[in-house]
Amino acid sequence: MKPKKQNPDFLYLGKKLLNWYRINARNLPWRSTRNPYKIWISEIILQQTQVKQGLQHYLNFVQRFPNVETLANADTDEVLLYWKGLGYYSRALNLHKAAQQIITDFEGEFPQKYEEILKLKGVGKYTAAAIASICYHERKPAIDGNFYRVLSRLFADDYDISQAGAFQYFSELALQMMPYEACGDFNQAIMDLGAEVCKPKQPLCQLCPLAADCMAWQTGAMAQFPVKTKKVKATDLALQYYFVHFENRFLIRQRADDFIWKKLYEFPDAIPEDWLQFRQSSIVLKHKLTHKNLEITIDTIALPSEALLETLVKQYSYIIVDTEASHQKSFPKPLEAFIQQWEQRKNEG
DNA sequence: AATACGGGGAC
DNA sequence: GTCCCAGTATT
Repeated sequence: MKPKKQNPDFLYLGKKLLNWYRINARNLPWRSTRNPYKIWISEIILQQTQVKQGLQHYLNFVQRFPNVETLANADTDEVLLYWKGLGYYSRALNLHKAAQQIITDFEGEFPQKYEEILKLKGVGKYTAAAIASICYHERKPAIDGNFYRVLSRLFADDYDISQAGAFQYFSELALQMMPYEACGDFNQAIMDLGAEVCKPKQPLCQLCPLAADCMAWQTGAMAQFPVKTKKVKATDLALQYYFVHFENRFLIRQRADDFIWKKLYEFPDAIPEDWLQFRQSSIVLKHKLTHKNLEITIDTIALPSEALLETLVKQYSYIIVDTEASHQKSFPKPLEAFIQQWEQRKNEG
């Protein structure tokens, strides 16, 4: 059931949560600033990514790209290098584009209203609300997985969060609770509560400031919320690569931006047939992505001369790198691991 | 409305 | 193995 007008009891819940946050807020680097650029970077990094995983990437990223201008002027490859290992690489590409968008469309000044922030590449309703509320005190609930979980449990609400209307539904619910001041803190309070107390599994209800008000807690039904019916299944995908090297130099190429591992580097998938005589070894790697089970075959080709390496560069527009230069490129996780092992074996003899 | 898009962590 | 994470873009 959807609350139709402002409910004072709901507002009281919001204040209670805010008071809890004043004491229990996590000490995170992006909490000590209202610089919209840094808040933006943190929000993009933390999309579908836990704080523990994204924290070091955030620190490295804002140190190398401290403001919109440095990011806008950077090479895409370097932006991707700082994103290496984070996943969902379109986030990095969109971040780069959006920085240039701010230069060209917003005169270099970070947009200050929800509707304007929403125009940035890679910024959706959640992120725009987070930035607008934290940096500019706009009263917009930042509806994410934490909101769905906390609110559905608090009201024992079985609205299916995988339905299209869930965002709007929980936005209206959140607006009932959201204080008229400190909107950004309220959004962050829900995030902290969801991350540290109202966790997906084994929530710590005895620590929760809203336990006395929580309808799920009253019946011990925390595990039943939120309701999510959508199911995802992984599909199989086979990839075939040739690791072609002469001594410590090898061939790579850059992927397209319309499939997995957008704009990351990989090995060749085609070589002249007569090079197969130089095959040293062949290995199969199993690698699981969220929606794909990968089977990666890598044939190692040890060329007898440097000249042969050069011929393929012209023929296929591959790139030659040595081990040191390869560290300046962003590779998918399994290929990164392969290169590391190869390096290690080479150094051992 | 449905699907694609990574990698890590908890259980 | 399963599920989730400070979601967005595309179709």
